[in-house]
Amino acid sequence: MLKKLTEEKLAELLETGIAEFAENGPTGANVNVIAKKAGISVGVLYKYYENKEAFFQACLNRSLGVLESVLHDVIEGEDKLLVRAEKMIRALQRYSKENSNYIKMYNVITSGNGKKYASLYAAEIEGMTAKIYTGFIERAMKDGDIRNDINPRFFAFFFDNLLMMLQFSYCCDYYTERAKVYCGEYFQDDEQMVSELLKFLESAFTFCRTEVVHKK
Amino acid sequence: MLKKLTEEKLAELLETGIAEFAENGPTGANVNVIAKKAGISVGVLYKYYENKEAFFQACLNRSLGVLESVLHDVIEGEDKLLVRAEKMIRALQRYSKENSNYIKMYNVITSGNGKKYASLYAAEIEGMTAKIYTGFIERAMKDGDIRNDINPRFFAFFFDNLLMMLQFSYCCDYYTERAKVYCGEYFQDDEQMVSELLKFLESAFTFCRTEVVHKK
Amino acid sequence: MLKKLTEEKLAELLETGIAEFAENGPTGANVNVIAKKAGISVGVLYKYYENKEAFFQACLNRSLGVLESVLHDVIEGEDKLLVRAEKMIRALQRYSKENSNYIKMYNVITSGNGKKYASLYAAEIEGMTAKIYTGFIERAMKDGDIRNDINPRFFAFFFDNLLMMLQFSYCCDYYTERAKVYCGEYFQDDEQMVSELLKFLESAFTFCRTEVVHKK
Amino acid sequence: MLKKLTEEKLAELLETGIAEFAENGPTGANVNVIAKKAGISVGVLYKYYENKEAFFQACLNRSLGVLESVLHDVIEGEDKLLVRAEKMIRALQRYSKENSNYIKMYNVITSGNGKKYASLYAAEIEGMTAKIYTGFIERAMKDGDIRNDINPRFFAFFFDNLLMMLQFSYCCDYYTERAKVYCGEYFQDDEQMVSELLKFLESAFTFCRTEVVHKK
DNA sequence: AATGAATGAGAATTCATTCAT
DNA sequence: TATGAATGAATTCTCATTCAT
Repeated sequence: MLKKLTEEKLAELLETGIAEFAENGPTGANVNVIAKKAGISVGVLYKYYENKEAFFQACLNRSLGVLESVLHDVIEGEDKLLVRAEKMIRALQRYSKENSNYIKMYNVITSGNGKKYASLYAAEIEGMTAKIYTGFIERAMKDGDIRNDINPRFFAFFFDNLLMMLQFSYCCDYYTERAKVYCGEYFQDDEQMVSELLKFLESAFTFCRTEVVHKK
Repeated sequence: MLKKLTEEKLAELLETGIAEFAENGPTGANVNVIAKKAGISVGVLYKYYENKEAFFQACLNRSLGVLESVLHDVIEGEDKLLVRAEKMIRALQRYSKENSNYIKMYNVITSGNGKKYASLYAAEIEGMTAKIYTGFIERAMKDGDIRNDINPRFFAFFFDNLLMMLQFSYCCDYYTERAKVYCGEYFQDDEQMVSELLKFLESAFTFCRTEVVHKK
Repeated sequence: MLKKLTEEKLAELLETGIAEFAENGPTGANVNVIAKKAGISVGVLYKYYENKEAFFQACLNRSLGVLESVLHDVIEGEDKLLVRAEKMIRALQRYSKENSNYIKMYNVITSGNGKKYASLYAAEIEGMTAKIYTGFIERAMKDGDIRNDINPRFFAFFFDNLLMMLQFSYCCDYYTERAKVYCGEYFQDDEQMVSELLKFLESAFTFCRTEVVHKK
Repeated sequence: MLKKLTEEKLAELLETGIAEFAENGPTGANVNVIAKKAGISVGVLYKYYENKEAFFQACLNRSLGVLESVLHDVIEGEDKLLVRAEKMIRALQRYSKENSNYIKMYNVITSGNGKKYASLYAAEIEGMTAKIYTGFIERAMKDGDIRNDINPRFFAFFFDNLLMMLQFSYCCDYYTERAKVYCGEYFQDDEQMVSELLKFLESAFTFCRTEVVHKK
């Protein structure tokens, strides 16, 4: 047909790529299949991207870009830690339903295939959130909102670990199955997830020894 | 005599397979390379395993078997929740150093590649721990050791999420990089990790509203 | 106006084609690259030439045309054989420095790629020179200028062989290396080449048995 | 069929490769076609040779190896220059009929495709003959067998040029056509070629100025 | 008429699987 | 029974050619 590739076509190619890479991994996905599914020829794909690897990274970047922009919307503002946490959980729930492929792509780089993506992406992707979360916690500590006997970096790490696992649980097949094993049908209940996770987090950040509670 | 050789050789084959699959993923790993590294012929590999997929699953099963046996050692006994948690964290730290490939294999199935392993393994692998953890928590709730306003299944889920992320952080390239981004050099400090994570968990499981603490 | 541009552009296109074909051969050269280097679109190339093959032949024809015109300048006139030979050698030395691509193109058709060009070009290209050289020699024989016990066609053949090899030695990578292996640094010395080759030719065409010389 | 590749099969593969490369050049030849024609799978070809380039060089080396061994047979011995020349011409005539592909391969590297083979092979291939021929001529000069006012390296160069062109004329399509243009039907007459070329060479190597002859 | 992005057949290369020895 | 060379389908990537703009 020889129609010029529109911006949308190019976006569609990336989305198709993301879907295929998310499903089959960087090695398992097939460039010809992606092109065909996207309704273009392999040739154009190779006109825009030097090789499979470069195309994979383009898909990755798109995914991470979207992820980041979503994160930004939530992360901004001056809410208290738990308010923010709640907002993040809800955003993530809303977001995961449709855009699970982006999160799957993120999951792809966290797994197996060599240190390649570890060194390339970890600092870039995690750096910002790590700083922001740590900052939150430090401030909250100063403000007396949360306990002050902790290392904010570690707590930021645990906090993000929980959110990351939640994301994957909503999006990635294995994690979803696993979540169902743990939570059963309740896993579908978004409200319950919010409330339970918030309870967990609130407590975790609160200073109180067990005795105190019992004394009560 | 041949039997004997084969038994050892078979173990070596599986270990080599695990190493290669852990490094390159199910699609990226090369059967011929694995056989050569293991010092056997491809032919014999195909005598024992119908195809690459079957061999991969054998490697997976071996990995998960080892993981499970380690878990068992720690999970048994009648300790209180946090004591048990501490034991688990320490076991996992010890264990991760040498046997990272088993955990990488676990990580492999949690990522991308189709629903295949999700449906095959999730229930099997996670079922036991889910039940045990949930049981722990329910008992602790009854005993008054921890707060009683929570859903034990969700809390077991969060608890395992944190342990799972810790495992991956110790073993898988991307997660390691990420952990360093969050915790910096302190990530290497096993004692600090134990203490901070225990603080996090202890609090999380403890009932106390922020106000209470402040009133104090 | 467009016509004018096209005429220049066309020449540039052919020259670019010649350079690329000379460097990479008919199969190795890339039509898209040629068009880009020539500053035109592939489309226009295909407007003028049915396909790569036709374009290659156009480049070839241009090359051979230039070669022929150079030859004409030298071949004309009524000089004696060796005077003519000297003029030819010098012309060829002068000419080879800048226009090596034309000679490389000539070399391209003499090599490997099928009988295609053999049948197409040999008679056309070589016919004229063969006739002229043979005529020279026949006349010189009649005039008593050179020995008369030879077959003029064979001697014309040997004569042209030597000139052809000299051309290639000045222009084509392999032949140049080879000439250096034989002549060392002296290969660069144009005067020595002229004088030695003329000695060789003069003798070759001269009737004298070895004995005569020795008697002397 | 999965039959082990015999030595002969491997030789056949190389011969097929030589035929295809000789016909289509390094870029034009098709590895899959070569394998099929040789009656093996592409797989084995790539087991034995890293890539097309390596396989091409193997074909080249085989060709040059054969060429060299033929040369050796003739070059040895203590004959006088022209006796040796005659032997060489005859060997070359005999040899060219069947083994034209080896010479075509030689021709392939002398043409077009970049300096790659020029730098790789020229010194190696031409070095030996250059030294031997030059040595011959120097000795003949000392012995008073040939004129002593020449540069032996240049004369060795011209001598080899003539032999090389003869080879190509017997084997390579274009050169054959060209030879026919020059010599007509007589080109087929091996005896005449020997006698005319020897006359040419004998004279060329003999000292006698034109005047001498005329004085007569 | 000119452009150059798009096309897709075709070529190089890999690797899961087979089977003669 | 074990071997590992051989197989060839499948995959990545190229580039001559087309045709919408």
